[in-house]
Parts: sequence; C-alpha cells; structure tokens
Amino acid sequence: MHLELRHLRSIRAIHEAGGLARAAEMMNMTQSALSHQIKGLEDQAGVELFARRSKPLRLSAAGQRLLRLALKVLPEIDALGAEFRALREGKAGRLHIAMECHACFEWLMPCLEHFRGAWPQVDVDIRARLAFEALPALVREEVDLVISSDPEDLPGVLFQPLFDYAPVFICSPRNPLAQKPYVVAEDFADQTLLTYPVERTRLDAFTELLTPARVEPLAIRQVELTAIMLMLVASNRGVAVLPDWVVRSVRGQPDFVTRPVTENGATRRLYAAIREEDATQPWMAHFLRLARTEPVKLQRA
Amino acid sequence: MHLELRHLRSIRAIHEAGGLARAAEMMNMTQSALSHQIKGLEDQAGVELFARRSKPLRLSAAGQRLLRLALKVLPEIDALGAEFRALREGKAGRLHIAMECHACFEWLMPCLEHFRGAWPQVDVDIRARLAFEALPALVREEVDLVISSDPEDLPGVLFQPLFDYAPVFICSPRNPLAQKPYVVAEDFADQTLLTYPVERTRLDAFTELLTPARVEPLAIRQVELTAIMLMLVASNRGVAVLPDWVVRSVRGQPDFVTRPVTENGATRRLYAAIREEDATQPWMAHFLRLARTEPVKLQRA
DNA sequence: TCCGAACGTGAGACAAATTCATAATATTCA
DNA sequence: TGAATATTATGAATTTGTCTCACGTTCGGA
Repeated sequence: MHLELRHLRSIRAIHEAGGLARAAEMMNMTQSALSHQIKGLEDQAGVELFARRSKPLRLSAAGQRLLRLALKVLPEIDALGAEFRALREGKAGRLHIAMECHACFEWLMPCLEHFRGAWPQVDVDIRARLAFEALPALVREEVDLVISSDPEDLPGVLFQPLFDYAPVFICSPRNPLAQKPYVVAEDFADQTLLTYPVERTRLDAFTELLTPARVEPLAIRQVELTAIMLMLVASNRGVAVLPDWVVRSVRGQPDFVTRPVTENGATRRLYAAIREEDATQPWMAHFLRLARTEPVKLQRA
Repeated sequence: MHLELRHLRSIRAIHEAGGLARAAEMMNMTQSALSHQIKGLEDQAGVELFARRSKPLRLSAAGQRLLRLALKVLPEIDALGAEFRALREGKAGRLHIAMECHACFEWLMPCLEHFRGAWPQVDVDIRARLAFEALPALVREEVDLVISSDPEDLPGVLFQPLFDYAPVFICSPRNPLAQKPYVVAEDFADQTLLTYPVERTRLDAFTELLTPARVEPLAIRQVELTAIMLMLVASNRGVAVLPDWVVRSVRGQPDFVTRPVTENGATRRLYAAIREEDATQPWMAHFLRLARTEPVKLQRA
C-alpha cells in the first residue's frame, strides 16, 4: 500500500467537513482533486473507504478504521512540526550533557533544575557513564555539551570556560597525613586512593600530582558515588582528591580533614565543550550563565 | 510543513542502512533521489536533519527526533495495511451488532464467545441501546448486523431468518392468572406489565396481544435487565411476556408460573438484518450459523 | 597527496496530483 | 413523482513534483 499522510489528512477533513466539497475547500484544493485522491487510495488499498450509496459521503467500516489512525497519527505529526518551528526560532532544542568529570553531578543538578523551569521546551538529559569518548560524541551530535577540564583544539567545537576550582586533598583526622599542612605526590605512596571509575587522565589526583611525579599509590579503590567515597574517607578506608565544591559540603564535620594539594594548592579550570552552531542559541547562553554562577554558590556554601 | 510518510520511511531507512546509498538501494531508488528528497524535507522543515560534516551521513539531534516519530508511526501504518489486506481476503472484518430485541443478550453472548475464538481478526461489539434507529444505522454502516423480528423490504439489506421462539407469559404462582391454562389480552387489564424500556412495537406483549385487542394494562413498569424483571415477577410485583429461551432458564423454580399466550400460543421469528455486501463474508456465514444453533440449545436447556 | 567511497547538484524525463468542464447520481421539496 | 438542488464522479489537459542520469564535490584513509 502506498498510504501517505496526505490521505490521512483528507480522510479527517472529509469526516470533519461532513462532505467532499466542503473538505476540499478546507484543504485549499478542488473537489475533483479530492475525489481523484480518494479513488486512488481505495484502488491502492483495495478497500471501500466510503459508503458510496449515500450522498453526503460517509465513512464505511474500513474508513472509520482509517479515520481512527488519522486521529492518532496526525496530531503527533503536527506536534513535531511545532517543535521544529520552535527549534528554528531558538525556543526549543536539546541539551544532552556528557560529563567527563564525575563529581560535576553535584552542581549540574541544581543548574538543570533552574534551567528546566526557564526552558521547558528544551529536552535535557545527563549521561554520566558514556559508552564512548565524549568529544567525538559531541561532534557526532549524540550529545550537545561536554563538561571537561582538558580543552582540545577541535574544528567545530568551542570550549567555553565555566569556573575555576581547586582539587583538594581529603582524609580522616586519624590518617597520619592529617598532620601535614599540605600534601605532595610522595605522600600517596603508602595510601589507598579513592577515585571515580574513569581513566587516570581524567582524575585530578593523577594529572596534577601522581603522574608527573611518577608516584603510584599503595592501592586504588574505585567508587561510583561521591557520598560513598566520603563515607569511606570518614572511616579512614582511604584518601581522596576532590573538587573544592564537594569538600565544602563537609566543611566543619569532625570526620574530615582537608588539605591543599602541593604547597600552593592547585587550580584547574572547567570548560563546557559545545558545537559552534549551538553557541548562538539563547538557551545555550542561558545554561552557560547558570553553569558559571551555580557552582560558585556551592563553593562558597 | 509538508511532511509525508515517504520522508519518515526514508529517515528510518537511512538510519538502518547507516548511509544514503545503501538506504536508497533498500528503497528501490537511486541515491540521488534520496538526496533530493532529504534536501527538500530539510528546506521545508527549516531544520538540519543530518550532520553534514561527517561522511556516512548521520542523524542530527532534530533528525533523531524525527526518527523517533517514524519508529512510532510507521509500524501503525503497516499494521493498518495488514488489516486491510486481511479485510480484502475476508479474514478480517467488523461485526457490530445492534439488538432491537432486548432479551437477545442471553443467547448473543454465548454466540459471540464462540465466534471470537474462531475469528479473532473480526472486531465484535454489541450495542444494546442505540441512540438511533437500528436499520438506518445498518445502511449507514454504523453497525453491521441488526437482530430484529420485523423484516422490512429495504434495498441493500437482507433479513436472514434465525430461529423461531414463543413469547411466553410468566407470573408469580400467587398471581390470580396463574390459575388459567393460558392468557389472553383482556387478562392484562388489571395487571402491572413489566417490559424493557423500548417502544411498544418491539414488545411481543403489545404486538401479539394488547395492541390488536386494544387493551391497556393497569400499569407498565420498564426494567432494563432480564434478571431484575424476573425478580419482580417472582415477588408478584408484575407480570411479563418473555421469549421462551428466557423462561426456560427458570423452569421448575417454584417462584414462577409460565403460561402460553393465547390458547394456541404464539410463534415469532427472529431475523438477522445484514447488508447485502456482507452476506458473502465467510465470518458472517459462520456467525449466522452460530446464531441459529446456539439459541436452540438454550431453548431446550 | 592520491584514491575510492559517499554525498550533492542540475537538467531533463517521467509520473503523479491537480484543475477545468461536465456528467452522473443522490436528496429535497413541491 | 419529478423537477430543482446539492453532491460526487469522470476524463483530458495541465501543472507539479519526483526520479534518473551524469557529473561534480567532499571526505576519509593509506
């Protein structure tokens, strides 16, 4: 069968108008055209769609079945049309975020909460554990924004700076390192390091300290969730290096001691990688603004 | 927007084939045609549907949205196609029944139970209380079969005889009429007559007895359900005239007395009114066969 | 940097949908 | 019932849209 949406629209119009001539007018075509179209459709389907004996053309049983489909399908098509129109005008869009930085969940969620209120037509999502590399996925339009702290020079991709943060060492007060004013790479040699289950190049502990100094911690334990990681730190089952916005949340709790990484502390910068074409979208600008202000509130909390 | 199913099919094919050329082959058209089509669609929608920078043509965010719609809509279209095909081959169909005869529910239900097992592709339904006249509705293809005991000469409509039944008088043993060997019209003059809430021309008590004799019962009480009517009879709140297949079900119960209507009893014939065109449908023949045999079982029960 | 594979473009061929004019058929009302 | 009216069907011409063919372009990998 060679059914097309045009046919569904016609069926609906004929039913609504209660006749072929009125329906044709409704659709800006001649009555003849509609008659031909219906005839063609009936030939194709091999089914009588209308009760031909009566004059103000009524749907047959099969026609009613077709009408039911039309009433189900056409609104969805129209909805998509409206969505595309909104897309053109920059009102709708998609914001699927890939995080290279595991702990970013903490500030991303509040951001997205705000964002959803302001841009309900934008489809938001976060993917924490990508099955693939995030930046190629960005180029392939599988995601629309990548949170990363390692800008690369990729054609068509912009790295928008978000905010600076400090990787901070955190351990139990019972840990010997709690006595030191700051930690250095060598301090980890006899420690269990708690990390997120991602490659070393994305972990501040390695990129800032261990890898340059060629120091290997005594053991590494991978933990999915920040809350669990903090629990393990509190019970002195390991130490961790976490962004400042995370450690601020436990400031003042007696179970934790925080120390700078190296004498002067380290500073890293987070970026939002987006496709060039999306940079001009108003909602993207809004999200980036949120992503620059929200985390700072957490850092100061 | 001028979206057509053709476009949805193309989107799906391109996604499945993972490329324009392979998709074109899949759809029996040239790669060029598909390219033109997609271009036209993008112009219409005003949205980029594909990520053009990469070579094996991948869907953009908007394209993925369109694909989602395609995957939802196309299977429904195909399902309808299959349904129509079955319709052409007489395997599928619709059997919406209108009952002019209220008590017919009793034997119709078992019939339909059997029928549904044998013809699962036929959409069955019963409408007990039509908002309109049943026979015009049959002609208008709003229903497909009318149970009636008054055949009319209508063009395009066939009245197939089903079976004969006897309207039977039923009352409580406490009712004085229980003493008579049979009842006549005049006996109702001081009785409360229980009837279904339909016009008199469709009630055997009137057509067979009261109307010809110009007798009016003392009172008429309309009752929807046969079971309730029987309860009222049992408690001597009224008398009724019901088809034999109904009164058989209470035979032998001490609360009821049944008597013939007039000295020799009355006999009526039930018909199934159908449209001529449906007469040749195999499932219609099967249903009529059932409608001739099932009720007889009830009458003999 | 070259080659091959995959996609885009334009003109003409072709098919399909539409229109115009008119015929055929229901419905209505006197 | 039959004329008047309203509604749908039909056929040929025309317009519109879609497809093909041939070639150009772009991209990705060796």
